[in-house]
Amino acid sequence: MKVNLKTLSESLGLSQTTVSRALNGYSEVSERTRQRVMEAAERLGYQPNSQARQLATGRTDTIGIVFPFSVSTIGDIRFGEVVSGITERLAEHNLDLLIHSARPDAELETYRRLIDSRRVDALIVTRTRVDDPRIGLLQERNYPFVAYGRTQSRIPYAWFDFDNETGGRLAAERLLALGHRRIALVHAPLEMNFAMQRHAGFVAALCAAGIEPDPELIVEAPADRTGGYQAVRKLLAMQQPPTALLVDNNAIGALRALGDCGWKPGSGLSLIVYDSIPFEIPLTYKVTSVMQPTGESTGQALADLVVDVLAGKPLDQLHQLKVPYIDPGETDGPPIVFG
Amino acid sequence: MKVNLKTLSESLGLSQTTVSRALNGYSEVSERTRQRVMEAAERLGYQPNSQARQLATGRTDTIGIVFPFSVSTIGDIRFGEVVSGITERLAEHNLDLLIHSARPDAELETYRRLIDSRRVDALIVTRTRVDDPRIGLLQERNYPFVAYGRTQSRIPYAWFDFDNETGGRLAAERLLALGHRRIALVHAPLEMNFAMQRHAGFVAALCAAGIEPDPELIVEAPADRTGGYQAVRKLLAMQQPPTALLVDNNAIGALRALGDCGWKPGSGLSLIVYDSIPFEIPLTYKVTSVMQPTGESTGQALADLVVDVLAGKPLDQLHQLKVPYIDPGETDGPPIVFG
DNA sequence: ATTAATATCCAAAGCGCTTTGGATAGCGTG
DNA sequence: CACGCTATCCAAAGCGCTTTGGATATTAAT
Repeated sequence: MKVNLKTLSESLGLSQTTVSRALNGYSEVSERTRQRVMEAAERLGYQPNSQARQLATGRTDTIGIVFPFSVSTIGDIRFGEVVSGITERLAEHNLDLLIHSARPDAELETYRRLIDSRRVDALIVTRTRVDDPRIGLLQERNYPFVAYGRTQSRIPYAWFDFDNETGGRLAAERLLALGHRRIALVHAPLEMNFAMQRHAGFVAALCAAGIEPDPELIVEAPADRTGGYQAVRKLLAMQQPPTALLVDNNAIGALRALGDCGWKPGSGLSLIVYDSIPFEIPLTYKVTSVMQPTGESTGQALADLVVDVLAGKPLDQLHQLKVPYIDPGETDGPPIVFG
Repeated sequence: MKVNLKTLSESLGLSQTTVSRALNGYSEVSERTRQRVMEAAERLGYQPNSQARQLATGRTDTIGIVFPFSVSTIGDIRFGEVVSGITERLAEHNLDLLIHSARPDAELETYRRLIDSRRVDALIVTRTRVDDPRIGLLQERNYPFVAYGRTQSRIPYAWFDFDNETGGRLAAERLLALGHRRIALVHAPLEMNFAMQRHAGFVAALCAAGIEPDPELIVEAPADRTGGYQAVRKLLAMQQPPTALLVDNNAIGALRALGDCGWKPGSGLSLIVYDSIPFEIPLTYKVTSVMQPTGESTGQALADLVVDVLAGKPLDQLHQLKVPYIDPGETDGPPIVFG
């Protein structure tokens, strides 16, 4: 019942070589024969066995991505969009996406296995850390990959990233220009690349303005659901709370905390958040935010980079740095001076 | 440099057969030899080529899921969680998830290709429709699959679904018990299974109460971002608006529309929505909703079903029907009588 | 007409694994 | 000592495709 290359070629009275070539568009086959072959393949519903082809060619036409257990979606309401963007763009190149799940404590070993088993042609590395051993592993094995976020590495590699340092700086400069001096920062753990970069930009802007960053006002929020919420509650409970606040992550938890404390735009505390507020979240006011294109376009960019890497383009040219900008809203203004 | 079964067995002075058996835990190899083999494999970093193994065994250890282009995330803020749940649970069985993207207009052809190319061992079919040709195709080809949502089919198959009919009925009954007579329903297109079922339950409850469902009050909202919003606006703009409203989908758009019209809980219109409001959405009141376990637990249930299907369990026993219940909030109450 | 080039096709050798169908050796039984 | 059993191992045959290295027929060049 099932038709493979052998039965197909026999039914045509041709060799497997010729049929294979005809179907794969080689030139060493006459046009007439090719038509016959194509027609027969269509009629019999022939579909090459991909395992056999993969074994013969060494390609899998599959790109891999590793999701760590359980942390995959947290704090990342839009990660689904990124995946969606990746798959769509990959599909244009007849590539699939393989999702591999890893226990967070065995992440590196998982990468090693995935590489050695040859299940995928390339990998997309997400959630890069400042010093990321996965990058080193992949480079050492000479394995094609694209990083979603830069890390420290002398050897060039393909990456997509946001200019988080500029983002942190822009937000701080805006608040400084409004007259704020006590500016707080709620940031994700600094082992995360983006958090470190935003933090650096924020601190740099303060220093450039001659302000010594107050450690009390720079708080780390765990990358879980309540992290942002609790960090903001803590800041608001201070004896001398900040007059302005930059939230580099988990804006939703922060907004909720502010709301629970009766905060409203213009009521004293200026707020800038990183990333746009997802459409799904109804707010009666517009939040001033550090904007960067995220979601599906990010996924598409990643997919494009993967395709370029596989095409053998020079790695030191495969960089995409998206520069954020401030999208003004109603949540920031000059500090309110009491007395 | 790269070590395969041949080099490994040669370095051990054993046949490929024996090495293969030792590694795969067969009994026909002495314990001493097995130890030697395992040790050498570990030391040399041997990792079987998965393509070769797949070709030889006919298994791929991969489960497939098809994402239609662009519609994938719309109206489904939680779909990422489902995928996350699937991959995690599959990983426990050493299975991966392959995401394949399809143009919506060529969905069936995409399934056919995916089946015939043998890329995956089984498929998870999502967004089932009332009469879904994909189910028929898979059954015809005798291909293992699990449906996320039931459809019409005489032949048994594995599925996971919510009891949407009960959900629609429960919501309507609650509103009826509160004294409402003009109850509106905003529903997704009825070709979607869940929409049809919720609709049926809703209508049945009304009829049972002796109320003729008013076609004016039953409006279809397209499954896009603004569908729910516009449907609710339309209802609120009626000369004689409903006193109660059930939203079967896209609660967020509906809430936004209500908010834009100055609606507040207790202000005259009762509201029940389907599904819980995502944690990320800050609301100052609790919405009465038809609850059902969604997100990661759904993904895990789907993965479990896949594993059972592959294990050959009888399909007519592989059903999971989750019954929803009403989670009371502050958004419904008796109708307000004027005059 | 002869030779060289070209077009067209094919047999067979992999790709790296699993698995079938023996082969060999050790061992207790009668 | 012959026999049957079990334990242990191996050679070789696939799995279904691509690709190498010819072979043969056809056409162009001399």
